[in-house]
Amino acid sequence: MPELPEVETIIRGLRPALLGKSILSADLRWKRTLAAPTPAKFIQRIQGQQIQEIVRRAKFLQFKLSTYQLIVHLRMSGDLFVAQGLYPPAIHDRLILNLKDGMSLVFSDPRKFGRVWLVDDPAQLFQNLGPEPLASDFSADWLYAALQARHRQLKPLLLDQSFIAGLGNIYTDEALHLARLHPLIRSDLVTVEEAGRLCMGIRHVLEEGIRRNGASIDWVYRGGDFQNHFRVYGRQGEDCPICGTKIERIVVGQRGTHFCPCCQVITDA
DNA sequence: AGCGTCACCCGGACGC
DNA sequence: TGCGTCCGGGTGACGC
Repeated sequence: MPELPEVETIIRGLRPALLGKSILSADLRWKRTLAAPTPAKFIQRIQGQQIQEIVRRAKFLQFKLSTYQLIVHLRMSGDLFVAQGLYPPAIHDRLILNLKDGMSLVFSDPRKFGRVWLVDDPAQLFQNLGPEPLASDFSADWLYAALQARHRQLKPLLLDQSFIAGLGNIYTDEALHLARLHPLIRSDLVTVEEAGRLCMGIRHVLEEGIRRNGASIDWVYRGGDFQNHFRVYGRQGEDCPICGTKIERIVVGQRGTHFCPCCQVITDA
């Protein structure tokens, strides 16, 4: 499941192959993948658009074209790759953009959760996103104040994209373990010192994920190896790398949550 | 406001 | 082997 580091890694790979390339035609193979506009308008508008820049906002990929912007969210199982030469569509391909010079940009998505938009301006799509955890305005001071202003369980709050934009299930569990914070602690009970640890933990796991080219789990993204360095995610029953206590798995807000019951103690509730 | 639940999906794991 | 069932997970909608 592509989270922030995986999206960053995918963009890094796409950029050198795609910048400056023109889009000749689009093959929309699963209609619901396209969130906006209508298929007819999409096909017509994307023709002739040149890819000028590719950036990331939260977990969205943002392709800046001549006139429009192509926005892609990979959700659970989406993948985006470039194929050279004649490309035979595969079973899970949802959208294929045929480029100049015989290249194709393929959006593949077995579970059909991923979405694509072609818009004039993505501001509306991005309007509810919180700060980027790797940006300079994401500081311990900001985080402490933001946690104080809410009265929610820590983990669901961190997963809320309007609170911080880009954290997913894996990196949240990893960051909480690094910060030695229980996933169910109430956000307004987190101390200044703990908020500082959490800020560092979030940055650290994201940067480590990016450095390792993301994680390849659930067969989706290929190439990274961060999955071999998880401290708690998916390791229930195994020893905590810090204290040796068995990692536990609970369900929080419908999501598998992994933590060390010794390092991450809940003092208040 | 915050929480719980469901819907969207389907490959893979698991049980029989 | 093969079939049926359940799970997981990001996000948005909805109800309490």
